[in-house]
Amino acid sequence: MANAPNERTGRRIQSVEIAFTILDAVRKNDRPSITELADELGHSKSTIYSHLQTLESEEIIVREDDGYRLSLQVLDMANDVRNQVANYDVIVDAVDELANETGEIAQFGIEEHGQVSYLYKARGNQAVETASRAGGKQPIYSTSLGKSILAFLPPDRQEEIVSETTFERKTPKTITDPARLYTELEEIAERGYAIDDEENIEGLRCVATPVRNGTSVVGAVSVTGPASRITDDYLHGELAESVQRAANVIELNTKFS
Amino acid sequence: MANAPNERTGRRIQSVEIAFTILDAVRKNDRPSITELADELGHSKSTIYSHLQTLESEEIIVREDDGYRLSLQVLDMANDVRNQVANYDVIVDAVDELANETGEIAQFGIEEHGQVSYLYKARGNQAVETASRAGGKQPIYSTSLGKSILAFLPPDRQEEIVSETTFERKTPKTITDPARLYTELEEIAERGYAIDDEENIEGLRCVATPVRNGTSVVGAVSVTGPASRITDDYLHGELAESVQRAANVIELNTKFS
DNA sequence: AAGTATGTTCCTCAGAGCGGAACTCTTCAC
DNA sequence: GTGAAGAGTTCCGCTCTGAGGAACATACTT
Repeated sequence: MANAPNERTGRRIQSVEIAFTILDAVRKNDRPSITELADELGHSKSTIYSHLQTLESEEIIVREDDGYRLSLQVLDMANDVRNQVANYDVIVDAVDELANETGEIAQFGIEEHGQVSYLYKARGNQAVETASRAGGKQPIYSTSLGKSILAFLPPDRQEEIVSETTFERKTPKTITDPARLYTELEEIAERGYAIDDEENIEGLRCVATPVRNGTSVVGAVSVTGPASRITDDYLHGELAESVQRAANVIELNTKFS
Repeated sequence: MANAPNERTGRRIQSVEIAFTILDAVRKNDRPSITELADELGHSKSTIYSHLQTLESEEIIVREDDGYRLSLQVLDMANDVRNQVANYDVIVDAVDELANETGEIAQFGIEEHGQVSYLYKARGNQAVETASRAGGKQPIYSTSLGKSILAFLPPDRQEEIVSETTFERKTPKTITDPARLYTELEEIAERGYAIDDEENIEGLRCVATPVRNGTSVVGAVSVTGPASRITDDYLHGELAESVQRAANVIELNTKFS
């Protein structure tokens, strides 16, 4: 809708693309019917029909009286994902602990397709409400998680991501200039942690540190709180330390393959 | 592997089936490579290649240095599923409460493709360990959840499911005879709750009641515990009541569309 | 420097998959 | 109770997609 991602090389398989378009529509519309989907997606009823049949026989969707919906197999897949990405239990423990310790929101995220995806989110007892949730995505350049990951990625990958990114201003403070981003990434690499000073959401500041496996970055941990509580001193002092400690705990407790 | 499900009517779309076969392999193998997948699935490298390209551009899988894995978008889908199926928050609250109250495992499940799928599981403070988890599936005839749902399904749907089911003996007490199942379903319909007396896993007994929306069944709640603690009196008395209370809470707090 | 593994591209032909239209079956209006 | 409207399902034919083989590129091994 907003971005035209990688056109890349290699052939796309049309029917598979159609299938996922349908899946997406089933996700977003509430129990759509065949005709509904055919209209919305601009395909013939017969096309949609065979696709739905296929998806149902794959047990990825379920047909009910009032329309199609996703099946719980997706939850099963979600379990697998959590453990493929990282040692999920270790991350949950560390992030929970960080949230309790600070009272704020603590999160773990990784880079995917040039964006940050959240793997886990925990809320401390005075945490503000935010829309982010596990599985959600945010720009890499406007979040502390994103920048901290980016800063420690190999240069070629770093450039690849930046070059494929279209910068959108999310707040007055959002970085929208690649050059500006690169200089900040250098700072981050030196300092060891990244901050987000109301660059993604107004009123919110974050600190994040990368979680590494040897030299490569696997993800990052962050704390998010209201600008009113997160003063400069606190952010660069105690909070940065807490976040780094959490990242260390994850690194140590994770047995990377 | 064990069962040949519905051959049904309607055309299947081959390339979509291949795509999901690949997805499945990506789930189960640890970061497989293209060649690995080509060998395992018996397709040419070029076929696998274009499929992986497609799946990656759909952002459903991610390519990393050491192979492909599922993307966190799956977690996002999981969020959608939870709320499509039912009012997830209401269920979580009620099931947690039930687990605390009894100290055992409490679960909520629904029927999908003739089986029981778990939507949510909570563990009380003396709960035994079981392999079941959200997204997992179990036979409908050997679980209290399954039987309680089945008992309240419309007769035609009930028969459809039973006729498509192949009964496998899971313990000495498992029901493997349709006739036997039907008579038990009648009992359940009268009594209002179903039990599983070590029919699915030896040493475990369960009680379950359906959760209904008007006349139609949306799912069921259950409690599972070791046979040693779950005596006949307790099971048919206090425990059955607790489970029914939980089901009621869910029914009342859920605003069905 | 040759050898082995991978990922990538090219090409071709069979047949898969899309759309259109016909056919059921149910639901509603009156 | 009858007709119309809408849903889902089936059928069919033509086009062009997608599967596979093989050649090419690239990265590691030894």
